[in-house]
Amino acid sequence: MYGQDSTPELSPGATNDDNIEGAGFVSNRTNDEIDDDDPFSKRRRMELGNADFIPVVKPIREPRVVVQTLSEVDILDDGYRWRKYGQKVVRGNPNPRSYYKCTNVGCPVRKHVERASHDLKAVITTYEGKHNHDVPAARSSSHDMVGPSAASGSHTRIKLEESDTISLDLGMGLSSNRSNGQGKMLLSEYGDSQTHTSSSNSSFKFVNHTTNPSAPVYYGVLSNGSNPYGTSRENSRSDGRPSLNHSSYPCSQNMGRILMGP
DNA sequence: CGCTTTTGACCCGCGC
DNA sequence: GCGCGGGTCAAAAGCG
Repeated sequence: MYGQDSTPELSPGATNDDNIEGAGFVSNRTNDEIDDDDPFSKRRRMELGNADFIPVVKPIREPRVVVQTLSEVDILDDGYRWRKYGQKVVRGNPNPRSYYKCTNVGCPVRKHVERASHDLKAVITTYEGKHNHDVPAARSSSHDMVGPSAASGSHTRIKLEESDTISLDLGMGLSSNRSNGQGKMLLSEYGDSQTHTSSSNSSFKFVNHTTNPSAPVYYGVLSNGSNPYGTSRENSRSDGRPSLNHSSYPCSQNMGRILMGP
C-alpha cells in the first residue's frame, strides 16, 4: 500500500528495469532467438534485438541499501531465498564479493556480499531493488527478524523526501543475530553515484545508536537521488509488469527510523 | 530430480 | 582508443 509509491518508478520508462531478470529474462531469450548456436552473441543478442525500444534516457535504478554487519558468517539470513550467480574479487579487497539474486519469480532484488578488507568480521551486504513478494514462509530460519520496534507506521515516510531514495522495505530482516547476539550492524542506504570524489562520503553519516549497550548498532544513511546504475544492458526489458506493489515489511519500520535519523 | 553453487568467459562503462 | 574493473551469464558439478 504505502510502499508502492516508494518504488523508484521515478520516471515512467524507468520502472521496467526491475524486471530485467525476472523469471522471464533468461528463459525468454532462450525461446526468443536462440536459434543461432553462437554461444557468444547469444548473451547480448536479446538486448540488441530490443535495442529498438531502449529508451534514450537511462532508467534510474533503484537505490541500494548497504548493510554492514559484524558476523562470522558471510550470509545474513534475511528471510529470503537467494541464489548465488557470481563471485568476483574486487579491487581493494582481497575477499571475493558474491552476487545473489532473490530466487523468487519475478523478484528483481539482488544483493552483493563481501567482507570488509580491513575487518574480516565485517560483512557488507548491498541490497538492490525491492522485493515484490513476501518473505517466504518456508524460510523457517527467518525467525522473527521482524524488528519488534515500535510499529509506528513510520515506514510510510521512509521514502523520504530524498525522492528516489526510496524505502527500505526490502524486507530485509537482517537477523544479525545469525551469529548470536553479536549483531552489530551498520546500515546505510544510498542512491549512489554521489559522483566519486572523496567529498561523496560526506553524505554518509553514521549514527551511533547506543540504545542497546549490549549490542551497539550503527546506522549510516546515505541519501541522494541519483541512479546508481546507468548500465543499459539491463534496461531492455519492457514487459511492463506492475511489479513492486507490496508495502513495507515490518522490519522496515526499523529502517524507517534509521532513515529518519535520530 | 530439482535446486544451488562454482567457475570461466564475456560485456559494458569509465578513466587515462 | 585502450585497458581495467565490475557485474552478469550460463554450463557443469555438487548436494539434499
